[in-house]
Amino acid sequence: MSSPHSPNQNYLLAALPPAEFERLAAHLELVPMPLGEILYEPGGQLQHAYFPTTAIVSLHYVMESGASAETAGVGNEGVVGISLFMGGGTTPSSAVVQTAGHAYRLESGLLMQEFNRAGLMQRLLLRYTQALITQMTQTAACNRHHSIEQQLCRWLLLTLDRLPSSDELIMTHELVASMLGVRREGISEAAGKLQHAGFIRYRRGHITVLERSGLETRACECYAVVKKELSRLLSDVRYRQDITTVVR
Amino acid sequence: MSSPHSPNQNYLLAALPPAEFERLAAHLELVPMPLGEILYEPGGQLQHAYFPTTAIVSLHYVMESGASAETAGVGNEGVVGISLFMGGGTTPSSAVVQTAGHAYRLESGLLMQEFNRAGLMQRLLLRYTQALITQMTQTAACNRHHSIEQQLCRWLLLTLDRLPSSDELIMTHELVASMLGVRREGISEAAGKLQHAGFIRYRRGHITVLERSGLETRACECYAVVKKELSRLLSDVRYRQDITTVVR
DNA sequence: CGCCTTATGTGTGGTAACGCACAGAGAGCG
DNA sequence: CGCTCTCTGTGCGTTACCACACATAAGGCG
Repeated sequence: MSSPHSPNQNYLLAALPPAEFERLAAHLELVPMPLGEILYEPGGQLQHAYFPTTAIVSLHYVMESGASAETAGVGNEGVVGISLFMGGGTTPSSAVVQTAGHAYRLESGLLMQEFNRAGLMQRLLLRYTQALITQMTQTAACNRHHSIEQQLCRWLLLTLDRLPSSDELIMTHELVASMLGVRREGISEAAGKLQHAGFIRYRRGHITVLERSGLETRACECYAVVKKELSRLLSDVRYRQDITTVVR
Repeated sequence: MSSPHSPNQNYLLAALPPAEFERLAAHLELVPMPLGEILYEPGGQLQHAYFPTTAIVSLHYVMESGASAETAGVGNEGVVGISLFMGGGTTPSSAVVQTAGHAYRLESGLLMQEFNRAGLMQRLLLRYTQALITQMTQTAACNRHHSIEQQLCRWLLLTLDRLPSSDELIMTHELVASMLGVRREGISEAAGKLQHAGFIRYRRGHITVLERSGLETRACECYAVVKKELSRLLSDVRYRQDITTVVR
């Protein structure tokens, strides 16, 4: 995607009716999101909400021991900072940029103002939050019962779906491991199997998906559940401009 | 507690200002919640929201394989049926009564009507939902990294906190196991250790907590995080009548 | 080009939790 | 009171994943 940046690359922003969008447009600020940037840490007060366009953000929790686990990811289908409108303004978890790219950010006060107008924006944000809850629920169950390989497939697919139109992830095994909360070696081994099967190919810091359908057969049900729920919740949404589909 | 039932036994209902409470009071219906009753199943449309008083409800997900895992519990601090106001009206997970007791139920239409007035009820429900999200997040991380014994301690404490003033849970190992998504034997073993240490005592279907502090030292951080976040989110709530404390 | 950092491959041993199988013990019920 | 169902204790072997320890290789950078 070498196309110019536009807020419409984010599905939530793209779904706002003209009047609501106009109120916000002037305040949306395009910001680069470098890999590893921390959008918020436990206890820190949020200043902005982020609507990713090409970036992907990982919501995760870091334990006292230092171990961590992703609880959900946010891409161009959503927004980072739901605690602003849900209340509390902060959470015990963190948000870190997992794939570099861009996002539009909006000052927290303006977001809350718009939310409190109880218009479509509120409705959209709540629906999206419901989808996020499904993702977290599914992650909890998945962590309990599914193998590393299954989880890796799920995670690759979810990440792939959030990339504009590429099939290559800029990502080390180490990084994937910290997302799934497992050892790096575990990822290397699982990825090795997937590569052997011809579903992916990788080299130092790059993972290319060759055969989506292969990953889908090896992924656990969790991937499908999350995707289906997101598309169900946003099925009646209309977009101001043509955006191919909300969910692939 | 042989005291008569009252909606005030539920913290959300108790926190409504008189005007809002009056609008709903006539429509609140006290219902018994027998152990094992299913409040909703994946895909089923919700007809009511439930505000537990003495009952405890488990939100959990059942996998295709039949394995299951609890993602959060709801007691008198909350409400079952957030998807009504979040949107969608249903979820991929289920809600089952984990401890028998009572709840006040409210027809879904009335709940949504009250939510849409954007008064304190909306604010309360959203804050509670944020606390629920924290619980789910924590469960996801906990499932990944903590031992059965740690999780059992966490779970016992969370359940204990939701019981009016008892220290005995009516609960088989089997049931606890299905909540945590582990084998029954795993619970028997962990419970055996806790009994040996003198922290709990149990017999066929009953678990009595003897030494809370012991459980607290063996529990993972997850218990404290969830409790702290709930109390933080509801710290500025005022109750119509004297209710000792929101969070012990 | 060569160096050095960082990513990946591999091995060894340890352990928590699993699946299965069955014995024994409570507790409700006729 | 005795029966029977269900709950709990215990003992296998198995497995997935962990922790640690290196070897090797890739790729950026001077």
